[in-house]
Amino acid sequence: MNGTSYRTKEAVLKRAQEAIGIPLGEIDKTGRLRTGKGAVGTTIEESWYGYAPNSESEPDFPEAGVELKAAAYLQGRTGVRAKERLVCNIINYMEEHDKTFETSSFWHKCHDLLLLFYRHLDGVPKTAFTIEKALLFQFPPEDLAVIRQDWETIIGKVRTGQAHLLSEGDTFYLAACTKGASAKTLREQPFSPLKAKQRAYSLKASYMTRLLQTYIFGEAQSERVVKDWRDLRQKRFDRYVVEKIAPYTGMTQAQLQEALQVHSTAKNLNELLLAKMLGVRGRIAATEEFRRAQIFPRTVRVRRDGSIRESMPFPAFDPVRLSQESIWEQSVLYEQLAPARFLFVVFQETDSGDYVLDRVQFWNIPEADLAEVGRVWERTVQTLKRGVRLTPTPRGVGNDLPKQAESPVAHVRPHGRDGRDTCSLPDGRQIIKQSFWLNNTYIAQQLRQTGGLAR
DNA sequence: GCATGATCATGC
DNA sequence: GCATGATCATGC
Repeated sequence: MNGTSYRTKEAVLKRAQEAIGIPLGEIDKTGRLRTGKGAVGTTIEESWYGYAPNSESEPDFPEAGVELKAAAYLQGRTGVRAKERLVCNIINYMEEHDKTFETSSFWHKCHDLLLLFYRHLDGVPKTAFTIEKALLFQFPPEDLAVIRQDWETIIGKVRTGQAHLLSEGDTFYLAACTKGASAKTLREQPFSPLKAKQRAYSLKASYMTRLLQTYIFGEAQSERVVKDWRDLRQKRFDRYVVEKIAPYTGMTQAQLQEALQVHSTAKNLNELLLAKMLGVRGRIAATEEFRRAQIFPRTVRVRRDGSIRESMPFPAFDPVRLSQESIWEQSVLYEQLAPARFLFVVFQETDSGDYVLDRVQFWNIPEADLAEVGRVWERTVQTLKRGVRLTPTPRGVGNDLPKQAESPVAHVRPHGRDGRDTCSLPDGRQIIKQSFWLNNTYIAQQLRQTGGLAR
């Protein structure tokens, strides 16, 4: 029996609203809350709505056509954000490949969501949490257009026997995230003998953050890159961006400034130029699509020989927190990298030594390379736990955190403002703030392999 | 010439 | 004041 007393969306929502403010410990009648992940949603289904939890293909309330999801959010100094991605149903590669978006298991189950938001507080038991907001949610058409394209991207990989190459960053809002007892849970796929990681449809945490900020906390929406979403019926979002930039390829930075009437000496000049090319008034990274999809614009200067001078940094990490991480898939770095997409704005050096706009290119880290970053993360955690060896050198203070030579993909390097921009190591000593970086050689290789797509 | 350590400029 | 993205400087 699946929530049969609740036959309409309104009835389902009304019951949810009655739960607002009641500690989850009081709602829980079966001790379900003590179980692991997903316990909050299951507790409410079981003890509040009075039906057996199911992981079937139907929505939780079949007659009302609503799927119930509980989701945690965090409230920090910088505002509200989703604690994690919203995980939907597992992708059955064997069955999903011959469906359309309309007949897909995702759409069948999740076209209408009842989102129950609770605030997560570190160190507070779940029994003390309360549901604070209930929202009946349907995807707005401008988002649904992108989600439909995302679904096609995911299923396209299954159809070409590449389910084992799926990764969370392949798509914009709807992603295929790993799901299983461990990340090593594998499933069959229809067009390849290789087993693929078990994955589930999910809405990226970045998407959930904007959903919260917009529909729960009433923040204004940001500027959109795509002004008329109907353009996305025929054209993928990434293609839309690439085509907007195409007329400007071959121009130097100075020529672009002239053509676009951007008179600025700002260090983020290239981002300003990119915004003008896309017809965006503010910053690219601040647009609704870029925020929802966790897209980072990055300028890359490629030298004549195809090499790239600079590696690409991530935000500085907190060594104490990092040393306490234990599961790669739950680490801060994984959350920053796995779902992310990058928009590389590639400037190519010409024979005369000028740099001209060559192309823009979306990129996300392939699954195998993400695993390699995981190994660098692992070595970093181990080194921090053991105690970093600091050695004075003629050029500053050396350390034994993972170096570029140790991995083809990533390394650890200082990332401070100056010699006084330090942080504490687990043992209390101070060190210049450090970051993970993607190797310049790795970025160059990725651009060579995937380049030309956007031309 | 590159890897490594260091630092700059801007915006929030 | 600091995070962020971008870039510099030089010993090997």
